[in-house]
Order: sequence, then structure tokens, then C-alpha cells
Amino acid sequence: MGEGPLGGWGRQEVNGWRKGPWTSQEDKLLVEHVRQHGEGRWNSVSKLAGLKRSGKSCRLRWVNYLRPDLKRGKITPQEESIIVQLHALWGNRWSTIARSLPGRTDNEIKNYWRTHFKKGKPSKNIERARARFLKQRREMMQTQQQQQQSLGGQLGGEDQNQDGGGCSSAGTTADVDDRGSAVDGAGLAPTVAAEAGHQHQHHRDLIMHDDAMMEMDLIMCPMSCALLHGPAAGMQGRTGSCCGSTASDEYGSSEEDGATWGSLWNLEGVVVDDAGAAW
DNA sequence: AATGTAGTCAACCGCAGGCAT
DNA sequence: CATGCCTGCGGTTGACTACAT
Repeated sequence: MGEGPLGGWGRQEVNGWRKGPWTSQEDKLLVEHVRQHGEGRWNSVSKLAGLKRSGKSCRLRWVNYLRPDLKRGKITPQEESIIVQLHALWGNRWSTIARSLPGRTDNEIKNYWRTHFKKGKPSKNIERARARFLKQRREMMQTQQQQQQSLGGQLGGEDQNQDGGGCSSAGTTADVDDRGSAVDGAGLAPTVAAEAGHQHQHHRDLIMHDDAMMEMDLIMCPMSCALLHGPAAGMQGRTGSCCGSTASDEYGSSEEDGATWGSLWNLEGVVVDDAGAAW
């Protein structure tokens, strides 16, 4: 959008800080400053660069607009799929999602999500991503069943919590509430989320190359696990999801979000036919 | 052509976590 | 250990633009 001519922010000054749209002159100053001093120390930027902007504002401008590695232009269908799937994984952790999409900012993704999915109107790409996801889920269920059958013969009553299907499990029942509603948000969310962050950091760092969707399958593990245990495994609420990720820990905050997720990821009512196509 | 509505984007605010003192 | 500052994050707002009526 560039800098709005002089939008309604009014270019006021509050406590000596300028607010509202940035001018090209300010941009230039900020870029020059970062070039010389690097990122960080935003609070000193105003003094050093001669900007009447708060550190916060400078940082935001840089991160969301001036950074040279920013990718301009529309979100591609592939990126869209990635966003959807990562959102399934991480919820509204836009910065985390953004890290997996080079050149995209959390703000951009957040805005994109709001405008595209908030109202429960998933695009074709979303539907495709979802279908792929469901297919994967179905396959994993089959695999797991087979494994259980073969293991069952050998191990008798071994606690299934131990297998985890490749995931480290903090618990078995997924806290992915398919209606998108919060599953006792007060409970485990932060802890589990932190765990998830650690466990999948390396995955997140890997993804988003040409074969992004392949890589995506890697990180989908936790989600898949969660879904495997999903509704059928009971929605008692608090749990540690398979890999510690909680897709739903934040959704409950908004009814709208819940509705959106209901429409997107409500697997409870989804019929997965033999071809793997859902609904 | 004028008006209304929805979509998009940039920027703000408040809060929380991390770190230094 | 307590406190204060800085940074980063997520949510929200408001203006502009595009499209529909």
C-alpha cells in the first residue's frame, strides 16, 4: 500500500512521538539506521536516527515493511496451504507461523487469516489442504491399527501411551477440540505449547522450500497424532496432545474462530470415503 | 454514476516474557 | 530476589480500495 497519503491516523504527535503513516523520509532514515547499526535497540533508534518515532513503531515498520527480505505480493496457494496447516498446529501464533514462511510477516499472515478464514469461507486451496490432511489422517489410522494388531499379539496389555506413533507423547487424548472451542484453555496450554515449540523447532526451521508441502508432512505429525486420537478418543478436554502441540489452545478465545475451525477442521462429522476424499 | 459493502493493509495498543541492574 | 526496561507478540482499529448493487 505504501504510505497512505495522510490517512486518518492524522500524523499526530503524542508525547513527542509521531504517529500514523510513515513518510518516505522516515523510512529512509530508519533503513539507513538499521544498515549502520543493525536491528535491535529500537528504543535508541529515535535518538540515533533522528526519528520522532517510538522504538516500538520503528521495529514494527522495519519488520513489517522495510526489511529487505520481505516478499511482496499475494500469498500463493502453496503458502495458503502452509498457513492453514501451520495454524492447525500452532493456532494463532502468527510469528511462529511466519518463521516458516520466509519473506512473510506475522502481521501479513494474521491479516490474511482474518480476511480469508475468519468468516468461514475456506477457499479451494484450503479445502484441498484439508482433504489431503484427512487422507493422511486416515492412512495413519490404518497404519496404527495394523501396528496395534501386530503389537497386541506380542505385548498383551502394554500401555498404548508409550507408542506415540513416532511422537513423544505427554498424553494420549488430543486436546484438539474439533469444534475449535477451547479445551480448558486455563490448563495446559502454555506448558504444552512451550514443549511443542521445543520439539518442533527444528522442523519449523526446515520447512518452506520448494518441497514445502513434503516438509509440511513432517511437522504435521503432531496434528495428525492429535487427530488420530481425536474425537473418538474422547474430548475430555485437558490432555497433552500427542506431541505436545495444541491446536486448540487459543481458539476458544473467539466464537468466530471456533466457528471457522468448525467449518475447516471439524472432523467429527466428516465422512472420509475410501478414496480419501472428505465430505 | 452514486452509494453501500467487503476486503486489504498498515499501524496502534496492551500484555507478557526475558534480561539487566 | 525484586524491580524496571526492552522487545516481541497477538489483537484490534481505521483508512483506503475494489467490487457489487
